Formats: sequence, C-alpha cells, structure tokens
Amino acid sequence: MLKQEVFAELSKEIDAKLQIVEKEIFKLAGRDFNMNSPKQLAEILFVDLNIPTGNIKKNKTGFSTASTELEKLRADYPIVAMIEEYRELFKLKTTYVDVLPGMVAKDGRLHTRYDQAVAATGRLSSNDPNLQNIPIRTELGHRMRAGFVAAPGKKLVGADYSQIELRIAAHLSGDETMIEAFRNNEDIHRTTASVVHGVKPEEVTDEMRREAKVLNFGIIYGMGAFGLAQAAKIDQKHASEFIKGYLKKFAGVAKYMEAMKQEVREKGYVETEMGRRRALPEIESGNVALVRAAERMAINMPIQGLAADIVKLAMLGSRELLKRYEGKAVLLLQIHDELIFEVDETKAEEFGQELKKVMEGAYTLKVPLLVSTDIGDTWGEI
DNA sequence: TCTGTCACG
DNA sequence: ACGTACGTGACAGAC
Repeated sequence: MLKQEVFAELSKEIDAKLQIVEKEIFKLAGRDFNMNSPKQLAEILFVDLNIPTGNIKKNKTGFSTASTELEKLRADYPIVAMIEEYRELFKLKTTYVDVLPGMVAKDGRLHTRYDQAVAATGRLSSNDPNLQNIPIRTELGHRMRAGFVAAPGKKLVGADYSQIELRIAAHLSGDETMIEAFRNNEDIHRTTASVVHGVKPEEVTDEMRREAKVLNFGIIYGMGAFGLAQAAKIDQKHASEFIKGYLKKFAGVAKYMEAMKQEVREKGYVETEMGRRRALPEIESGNVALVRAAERMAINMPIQGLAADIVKLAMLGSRELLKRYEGKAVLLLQIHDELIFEVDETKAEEFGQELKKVMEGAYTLKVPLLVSTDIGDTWGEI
C-alpha cells in the first residue's frame, strides 16, 4: 500500500528544490532553455559555454550529455553539478513521485503486471507500473521506499539471494578459487583483490576492493579493458593488466567464457543448466560488433538465466509455504534476486526463518546459496 | 515512433 | 579504425 502523505511531502520538497536549481542553471547558462532536451543542453554546454569536448562521447545527435559524460566535467564546471542534481530530481518526480499515487487501485493497493516471456534471459519483467526499478540508491530513493507500507496488522518480509550471479559463475565455471571463497563465506570482492594482487586478504586496500568489485561484475559479462577503465575510473593500461591477471588466477572462469563462445558458434544458441535456451543468430552475422555482442550475451545468459530459474523455483517453494500460512502471508513482489511478502505481524518472524530455508534449498550448486531476510513496516526498512 | 537518458537487478 | 558489460521499463523531446 502507498502512504500518500509520504509522496505528497516528497513532491512538495522536490518541486521547491527543482525551482531553485533551475533558476541557478539559467543564471549560469546566461539564458533560459529546456534542460530536459539533451539537444538544447548540449548546445548550452558545448557551444554557448564553450566547454571543451575532448573526452566527451558522441551519439547520433551530437555530443552526449549522459551522466557518465557530465561526471568528467563536474569538478570544473558548477553548472554541470547543478544539471546532475536537476536530472535526479526530475527523474524521481516525473517517473515515480507524481505518477504512482494515481495508480493505486480501488482496493487501496498498487498493482504491477509481470511479463513472463519478454526478457531474453528468463527473468520476469514488471510494468504498469514497473515495481522492479523503484529508486534506492539515493537518499530521496530511500525516502520514497518508506512510502510503500504493509497493511495494518501486517509486516513486510523481504528475502534476497546474496551474490547469486557470482555464486552461479563459480558453479558453472567450476573455478576452484571462487568455489573455495564461497564455501568459506568469504567477502568475494576482497578475495578477488587479494588473489589478483597477490597480497593477504587483510592487506587489501579499499581501492583494491573497489576495483575488484567492478571487475567481478564486469568480467562475467565479457567486459573489456576499456569498459573496466571507465567503470572503475582507472586508466586503461591498469585495467588491461588487471583483467589479464584475473583470468590467469581464475582460470576456470576464463575457460567457462571460452566454452560459451564456442558453444554459441557451434549451435547458434546457449542454455541454462535447467535447459532454458537463448538463440543468438547474430553470431553468424559476420559483423564483428554484432558477433562480439552475441559472445557477451552467450557468456552472460547461462548465469543470469539460471539465477532467474532458481528464483522461480524459490517462488514455487514459497507457494507451499504460503499454503501452510493460509491467508496470513502473501507474495507481493519479485525483484530478480529478491522476494517480498506481506505477513501477519504475529507470524512474520517465523515466516522469515522458514522462507530463508526454502529459498536456500531451492537449487543445489557447488557453492551454498545464501539468503538474507528482513522485516519491517515499510519497504524502506527492509 | 525513435532517441537519449536514467531508474532498478 | 571502431566500439567498448548483461537484462529490463518509463519519461521527455523531437520528428
């Protein structure tokens, strides 16, 4: 259910902030313009204000004003930081804060729709409204989630798989180092940094761990040195050596990647361990960029797809659990690696413990599946 | 309807 | 020389 007061409060606050930021931007720009138009914004930045475009990417229209590009300018140009703030506020307002309250149904609840046959990897997708992309990464995001509440007398019980895709990567690749790390319940990003740099885990710096985290997520999608350099904000040479070192130490992962590329070349498709297939006909296109893209999808799909399969199994398992709670617990949301239930407040604690067991036992990998659960009155608390 | 952008996992 | 990490849905602007 939505707490209308939370949304009304946020709306008011965002409006006020937007007004101030907008005025400030117009002043710095020297004239009024529509800052929701990337075209007009680019003209202001790169023509009127003559901001150098040396390392700014181009798109079909001209110079990009995407946040990854603006980030490069933030330190030198105050107007850029203001534009970033404007964008964040505007996005939250127009996509969520001003829209969701009007979508509440007669029963007082917000209902989404799930598509089960849209995503190529086997994931669900959510629409009208999409409740799989409600903000969380910013402070305003957290405050918005506090506006999603359990019905009176109920609690929200959330349960999410910890590092499910990396655990699946360990499982599918059979990489001994990665498997050991998960079996010992290590901090996987710290372990990666430790292994690649050849230092003890306790000697891993925050910087090393941060880079390793980006690499762990990127590597299984076929990220190159260029991508890692951008994402981790390191130079390309360093990124290239980091990847080389990683693939040498995590030889099982390198082997998995090669195996998927070969499989898609031979068969024209890849599949998850449970048999879900994704056809990748572009592999035969002869167009280098399309072939490379198909290879990356071939590496990623068996991982992301098995995660989707496992969560679906967990949903089936939870159905059995729900039967036992006969109307005292219902499933509200699935968010890829996470399930959120609404449960009688008297049963929430017990339900959470049983749910954790069901989800962790939904499928057996070479490494344990780990689920963490949370209970709260609002989505913001879990 | 397409493009650019940005919210999430 | 080129493009550059996977999967989605929604919004505003431009045409």
